[in-house]
Amino acid sequence: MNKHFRSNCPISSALDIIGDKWSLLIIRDMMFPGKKTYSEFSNSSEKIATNILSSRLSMLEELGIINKGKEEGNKKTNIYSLTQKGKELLPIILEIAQWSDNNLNDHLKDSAKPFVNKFKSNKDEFAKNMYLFFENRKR
Amino acid sequence: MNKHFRSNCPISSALDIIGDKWSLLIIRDMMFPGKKTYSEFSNSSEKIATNILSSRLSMLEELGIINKGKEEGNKKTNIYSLTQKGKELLPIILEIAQWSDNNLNDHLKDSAKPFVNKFKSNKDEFAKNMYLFFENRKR
DNA sequence: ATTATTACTTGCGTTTTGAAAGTTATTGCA
DNA sequence: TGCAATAACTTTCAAAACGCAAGTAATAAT
Repeated sequence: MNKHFRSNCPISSALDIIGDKWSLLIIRDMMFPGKKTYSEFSNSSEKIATNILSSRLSMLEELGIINKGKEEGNKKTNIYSLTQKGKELLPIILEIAQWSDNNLNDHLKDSAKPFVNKFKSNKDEFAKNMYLFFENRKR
Repeated sequence: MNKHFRSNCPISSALDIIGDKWSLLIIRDMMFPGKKTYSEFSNSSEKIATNILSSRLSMLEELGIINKGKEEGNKKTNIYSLTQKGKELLPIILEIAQWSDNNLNDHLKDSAKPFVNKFKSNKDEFAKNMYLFFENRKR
């Protein structure tokens, strides 16, 4: 149990990594709108500060949740992508979305509803399809 | 969309509430070992500072995730309990535990493994049984 | 009556966050 | 070829949150 982790509890240890207000939002943006560059993350509707974005991206990379690379022919733009470890955060994010849909209903946008309802109706299949979608998304 | 929330995204809004290193740990302690008093929370293996604990408990109460009450015959000890909204955080916590079990395996304690495996084998039934357990836990 | 317990609150130094501006290296365009 | 725009940061600095230690008030136990 190294210095990152408060205890050897699975829940506590996960929260040591993703237990903040920004990490899962970056991952959400990678999963659903398929964002992959610094400036795309920077333009999220939650307006993350650039220094925080920068530190979160390095942290997530260091922890093996995302990869950082380039596309050939472009030396400027960094391409961030989810590792397997990162992709497996999907069920957590989906359960969070469902909880919000059930419990914070008053102020949420409606456009997420069909999405959440589909997830509710068959969670396993929905997740499986999302994983396929991740694989087939054009780069 | 009031001042608490950065956007009207379900995931972002949930993280505005539970997106920190402590809230879900308090809720974990209420769910699994069935903790219900200030001093019990204070003794968790992650050693939360008393001022943080105090502020999280009021925040969670204000947000309708926990209730604060007394038991008859004891004017000293406050009893905290999960509301329905709070209990429904269970699936999120279970998915977090599963993710850790799959991805942080190296440093976790083994005692959680049978628990996580049981969840993996049939998530819906496992969650349903946990909800029943919450109801029947002696006070 | 005294001590212990419970649930805090306060003070204060440290760390993290957040807004804004600045920097460096490409890249697109005239 | 030169210049503006873009991408990805880094720096600065004030404000907020955190975390440790100590203190307090009410109740309960001895």
